[in-house]
Amino acid sequence: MVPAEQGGNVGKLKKSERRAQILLELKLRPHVRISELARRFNASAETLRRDLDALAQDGLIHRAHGGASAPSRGHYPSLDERTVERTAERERIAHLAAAEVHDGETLMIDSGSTTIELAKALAYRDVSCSIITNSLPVAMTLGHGAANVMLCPGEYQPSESAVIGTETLEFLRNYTVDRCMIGTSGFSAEGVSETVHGFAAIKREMLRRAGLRQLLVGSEKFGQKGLVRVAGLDGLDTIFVDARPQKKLLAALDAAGIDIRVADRVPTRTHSEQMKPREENT
Amino acid sequence: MVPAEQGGNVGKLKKSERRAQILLELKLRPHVRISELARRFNASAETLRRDLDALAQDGLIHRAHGGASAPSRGHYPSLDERTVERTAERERIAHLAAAEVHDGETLMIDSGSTTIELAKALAYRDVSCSIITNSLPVAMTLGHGAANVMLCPGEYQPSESAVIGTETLEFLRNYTVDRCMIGTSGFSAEGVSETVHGFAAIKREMLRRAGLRQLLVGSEKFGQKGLVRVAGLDGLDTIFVDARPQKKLLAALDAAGIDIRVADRVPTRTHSEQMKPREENT
DNA sequence: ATTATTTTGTTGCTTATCCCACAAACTACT
DNA sequence: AGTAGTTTGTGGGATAAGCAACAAAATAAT
Repeated sequence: MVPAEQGGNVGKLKKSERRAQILLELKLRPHVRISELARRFNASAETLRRDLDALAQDGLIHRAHGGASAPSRGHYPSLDERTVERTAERERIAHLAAAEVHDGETLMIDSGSTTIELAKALAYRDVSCSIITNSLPVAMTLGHGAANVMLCPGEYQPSESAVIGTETLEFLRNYTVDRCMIGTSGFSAEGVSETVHGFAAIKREMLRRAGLRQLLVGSEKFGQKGLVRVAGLDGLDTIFVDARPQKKLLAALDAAGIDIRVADRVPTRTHSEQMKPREENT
Repeated sequence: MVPAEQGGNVGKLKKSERRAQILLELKLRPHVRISELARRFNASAETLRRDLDALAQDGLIHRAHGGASAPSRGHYPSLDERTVERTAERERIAHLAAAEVHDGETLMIDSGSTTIELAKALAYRDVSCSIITNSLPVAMTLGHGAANVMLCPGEYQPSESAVIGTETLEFLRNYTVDRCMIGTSGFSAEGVSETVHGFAAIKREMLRRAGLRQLLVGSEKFGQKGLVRVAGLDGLDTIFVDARPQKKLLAALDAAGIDIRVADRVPTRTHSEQMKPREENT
């Protein structure tokens, strides 16, 4: 390639130097864009794209369309891919559940994408309650408002940005709350289940320490069975869902006397339905 | 109108509600993209574009191509304005201190902007040690690597994204570690001091539980005296600084037999060297 | 109810980014 | 050297984002 010399700029930087500079830049600025970096380093956009992808792989930056931004706090995993798709459902569930909470209550909230949405909904309402959680995102979301947040101790689990372990369980045993609101990865007629053992134990303990035992669960989890059993249906008081369960599960829920709260999709929209040519879902 | 609209209805949000949620989202995630927001709010991309532009106008977010990111490093807004300025110094101090830590060690790290830098430096080195901290950013930064992170319980303090309180202190008393590394807001010949009472108590307890008691402090803190006394100079073993203290403070440090480690400005390239091992596998 | 104002959605078009595969250039190693 | 492996650049088609102006609702005001 022609070593094009441009006004005072570097001819060619090695890969590592480029990437170090990118990281440095992101310490000062919240966001850089690819086109800008390509010009600065006198390299092609593809090269910079590869740089950003590599850095994002290592979790050093957060990739975005057209550029990248600093991972702000240690990255919030957002375990997504599909999480983005299901956000609308989770949001509806979360809002419905958040509406139940009154000022002055004490509650426990566990970790997971659904409960993070719950935390956002509560933060938005700015409810003045006391919350015990093992989820760092939940604590951070609620901590800025009127709520009083108590974080559990424990071993940090990056996959969910939460803490787990014996310290967590032991800590929870010191408290009793009005209500607990938890999520789950599996929900069937047999009850609540989890794929990760550590999280199952937390949920179980929270259920034990709470007066009202409430579950937030998306309909995509119906029928799913995780590795570890958390609780049977008789261990629950309320479930918040985005769609009514099918008959078999529904029958089991009724038999257990569980209050089913469905977050409806369209409460006051008669016209919007017909004008949704592109985005039919949500 | 729309009084009881709160619960479970995400059908249509008003402008202000949308924008509040966007800000909330950016507390957790470094970057949001327009297409994603449009889907979530069931609104057109244009609307969201207008939202982001408006928020950016107010300086509440940082606009980017295709989305927006949180402004500055601000999500740990905390600390203060000067945090951005002093980043380079803190980074040097942090790298110097991080180089001291070996695999298998146990250490306590407290909260603050300097110790977050320390956590980043340790994360780069990927040291395999056990860490106890009350800082959420520190936990999240180190949690993804080889380190084993134990988070303290306590009341969440949004100003520093850390936990404090009696639960924290009580928890710390159960542990003994090889080394503790803490920051401070004030450092003078009389010792270490803090402006916030809760944080002072944490630091004091950590110093008590550690074999090696090490302080990371920028030269801008020299001579500063906070409200609450944390420890005298005789309570410290090592200080990591970015510049040699003046004679009066220096004399006091010598008298106390404190090891002074100065992070020189010149030996840069630390950044590129730190990243080298990481890029082998790209 | 009827305006006025604000807010949102849509259309058409331009531009930028993405992604993939392959070729060119560079580096390291025997 | 020469070769193998890496790193970078280029091209083209697909996709997403930007922009501007106007139309359609929704909201507020009279």
